[in-house]
Amino acid sequence: MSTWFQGLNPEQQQAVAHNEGPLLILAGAGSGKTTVLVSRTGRLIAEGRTTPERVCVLTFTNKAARELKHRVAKKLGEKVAAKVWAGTFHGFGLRFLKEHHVAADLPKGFGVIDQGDAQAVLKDLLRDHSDYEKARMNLDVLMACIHHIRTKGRDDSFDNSPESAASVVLAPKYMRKLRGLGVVDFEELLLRPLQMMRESEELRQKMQRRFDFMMVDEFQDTNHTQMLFVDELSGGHRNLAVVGDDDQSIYGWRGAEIQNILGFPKRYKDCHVIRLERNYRSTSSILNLANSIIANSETRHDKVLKPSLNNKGELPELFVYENEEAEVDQVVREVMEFQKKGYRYKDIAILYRSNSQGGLMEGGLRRSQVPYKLSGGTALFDRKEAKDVMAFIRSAISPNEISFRRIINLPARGVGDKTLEAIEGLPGSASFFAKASEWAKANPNEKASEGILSLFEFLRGLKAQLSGGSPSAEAVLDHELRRIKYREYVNQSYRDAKSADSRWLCVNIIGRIMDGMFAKEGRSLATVEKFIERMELRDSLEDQDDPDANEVQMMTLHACKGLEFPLVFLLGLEEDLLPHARLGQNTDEERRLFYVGVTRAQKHLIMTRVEQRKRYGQMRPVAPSRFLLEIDTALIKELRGGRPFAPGDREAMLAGLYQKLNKQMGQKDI
DNA sequence: GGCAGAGTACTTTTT
DNA sequence: GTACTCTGCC
Repeated sequence: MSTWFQGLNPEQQQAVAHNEGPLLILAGAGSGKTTVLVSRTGRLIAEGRTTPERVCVLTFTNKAARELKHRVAKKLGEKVAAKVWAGTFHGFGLRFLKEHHVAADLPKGFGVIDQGDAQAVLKDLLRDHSDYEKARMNLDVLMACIHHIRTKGRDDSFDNSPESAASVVLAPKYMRKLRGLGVVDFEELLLRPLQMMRESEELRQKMQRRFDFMMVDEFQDTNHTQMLFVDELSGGHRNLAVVGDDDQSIYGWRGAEIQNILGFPKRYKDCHVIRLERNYRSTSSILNLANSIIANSETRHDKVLKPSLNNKGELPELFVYENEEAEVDQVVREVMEFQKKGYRYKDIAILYRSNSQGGLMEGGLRRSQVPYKLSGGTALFDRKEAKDVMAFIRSAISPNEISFRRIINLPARGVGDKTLEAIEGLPGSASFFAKASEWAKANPNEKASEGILSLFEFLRGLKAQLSGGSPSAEAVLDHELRRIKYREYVNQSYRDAKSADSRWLCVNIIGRIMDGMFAKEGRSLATVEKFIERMELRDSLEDQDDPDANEVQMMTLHACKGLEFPLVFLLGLEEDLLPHARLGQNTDEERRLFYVGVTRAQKHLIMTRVEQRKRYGQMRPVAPSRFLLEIDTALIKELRGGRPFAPGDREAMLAGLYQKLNKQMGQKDI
């Protein structure tokens, strides 16, 4: 038996051994799916069934793609691994469009805009329709309707909502607008290639011949377009292996269609189905609870997690507290107790449904000086300062209208609405950037002209210094942006110097990321271009968490997917929180969220709920989560008001408290 | 361009 | 009850 099968169970071996034809791998939580993906990739190459560049593995996150490449590299070497196409769906789409930008009718250095920019474009469009503007539509809903039209057309899911109606009119306008701006949004990154493959038989065949084997990770999270995209790419050979777990589908609200994985055997009738049910992560007590939770899910592929560790472990605990303050205090206390018992802080995760819960918890940990890391909140890319800096860099290297408009008057250089209108009004089909230059030269006496010309000069200098000079990119950005008084602008935007400083840090971080790329790939214009590309796909390259940091991990249930921790706290198991009050009828997805949280725990799971929680400024009684009522009560141990003190502990604690009080009193007296 | 007051949302956020 | 965004006015 070859090395690729070593240490694998029979089902994993089957999956790794699979050659031609469609394959569905139902990989339960902690069942070693990445190992299977890596080994199958390695085996196909090592056995000479294909060459590395003819294998394509699609993932959802940049991190997952990196991890996969890293593990393939360990087995086959860096050189071979680098040739495998492992990347995100969007990364694939971007590369496709770059290669075919002429056929795609896009400018050579077209940009990719994120959700925020896309929404701004839409909002701008809305201004031309005063009747729509008045209707006070929800932009998220409107954008979702537009996506729906772009991907599936107008179907019976359309109702009488103002958003539905408006989207019919706005969808074509929105797409035309993006074309005019010389950018694509994330959706278009996949839609346009799909359209192109469908319209050109030549292109389709070319793409279908490009790979011998395709694999898709986290298949339960694919959306409609991604399914069609994969269909199209693997249409020639049908060597398509998808890996996923329908029980961990938690992104339905973002367009993920669980039907893609549920219906895969129907879509690919001859597909081979392999279930990876052996769990290598958790104790059997935790798995029993997990199985009991998910068994209540309506639509799913039947499977159970079977324990492999010969360890029953302790029964998961459920603490019931009076209110959220008690919850915070007691969880902090538990964390410290477990730390004393030998858990490191980084072995402990605190999970919750919504970010606000994390904020609450954060206060408690800080008061007790427990080191922690809070993930989530606003990403670097969504910070205004980060977007500004990226707009400066893009405008210096290959400007598009969105990036240039963002900075044309930043910081203020006298370019107001009037000037912008004048620039727009210039005849011809030149880009906005070119027109701005034209206008500035034609109106030398205007104050705005001076501003625009100095901006051009700044951008030219920035381009030269970033792609060539010797000072680090961090130093160049810092210095140059101070020179044009962007630093002053940031200072003025915030009340205190401290928050301005922390915002300025975004500027420096971006510089550091660029320097990191220079170190790896050499300093050149091409590297700067690649840097922009990566940043636009939100690949910061710096999300590899510091493995040495000994900090309690705090994150939402969505963010914890794919991770594991010896000790997990799962907070707020209450109606209206989990399941969340604002869920539609999709209880199943909320239940899966609960399931995802539970299956993160390796050794010990502690759940909490409270009887009163503050909502909208009022203390309100809250009911236990319906999911707690569904499960067999014998699977958990319920404790009211926190863990009872062990003998002797109470005395020790009281003594400590008195000591502290005495000390404080003493200080006051002096 | 900057400020103040009104209005509104208080779920999650792989790209 | 609060924090953030938008609008309108100076």
